[in-house]
Amino acid sequence: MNEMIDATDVRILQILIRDAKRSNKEIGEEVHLTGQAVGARVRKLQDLGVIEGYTVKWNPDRLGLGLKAFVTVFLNSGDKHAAFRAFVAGREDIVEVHRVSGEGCYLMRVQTGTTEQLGELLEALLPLGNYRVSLSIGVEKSSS
Amino acid sequence: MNEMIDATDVRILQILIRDAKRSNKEIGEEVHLTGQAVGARVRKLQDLGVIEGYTVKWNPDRLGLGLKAFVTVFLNSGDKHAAFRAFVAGREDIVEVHRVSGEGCYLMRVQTGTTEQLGELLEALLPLGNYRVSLSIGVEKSSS
DNA sequence: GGTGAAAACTAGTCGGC
DNA sequence: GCCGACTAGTTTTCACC
Repeated sequence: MNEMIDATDVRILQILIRDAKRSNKEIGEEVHLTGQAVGARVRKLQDLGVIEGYTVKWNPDRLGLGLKAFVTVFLNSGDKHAAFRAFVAGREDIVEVHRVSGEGCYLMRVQTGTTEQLGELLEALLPLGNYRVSLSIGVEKSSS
Repeated sequence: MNEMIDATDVRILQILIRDAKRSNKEIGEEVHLTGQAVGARVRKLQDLGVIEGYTVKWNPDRLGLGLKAFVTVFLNSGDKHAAFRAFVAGREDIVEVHRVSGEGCYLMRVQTGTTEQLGELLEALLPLGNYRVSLSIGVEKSSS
């Protein structure tokens, strides 16, 4: 059950990352396999935890969520970590949170509709610590 | 052809973000519609550009790409932007690049296998400008 | 581990409401 | 704008190599 991942598996994964709607048969033609062989490998990748799930790439701008920002968080004290995690779990506008070493304690990716909403988020964050905001004014590259 | 997006469309989108492999029929049961009505709405969302494509969520750790970092880039001079864009376009380990206001010129999300590879990336970046690295040591939240 | 053929399910298209 | 029936394509499961 502990199988290795060969180059073909990686190729299949890369194809699926680019477009998960491709059929197994179509992928099979590209990697010189039949559709059901590709299906078996995809299932293996899922069982191994390499593939965690399937999602859609969506455009936040078209839904009035055009504001993207990176917020570096500096917590006031060490006992604020639990409160911070509860805070981010309850907010839909916080898309991604990383515990980081370097600048600050956490770095989170935020997605809101207006600057007012971003301001409200930052204000709610203040009791926990300080922050530094980098507002995205253009995406050069995204999820290669 | 210029249609509005109602609450049902958003619900369908949220379901697809969580799991794009759900069938239209299954989604229809959740939003009280038939499968083909869901399919029509999904097609509408694609035509409107809200849904840009389908991808897989994959686990970099399982492929020996466990190092995640955020690099804030401070370009040396204004004429380095073109060179920087060419630089990031050619590197697979740079996953995401944002033009930002605030700290630095660009903020990019990097994904490498080892610290040596990260060091090599940063060294290659040096001719273009300075940088500040925040190494991710744990993901609290990811792509809600 | 991969291939081949049959079964179950799915999405897309048609007319009708 | 949505529903029901039909068709085409897909994934899945089986035995076999």
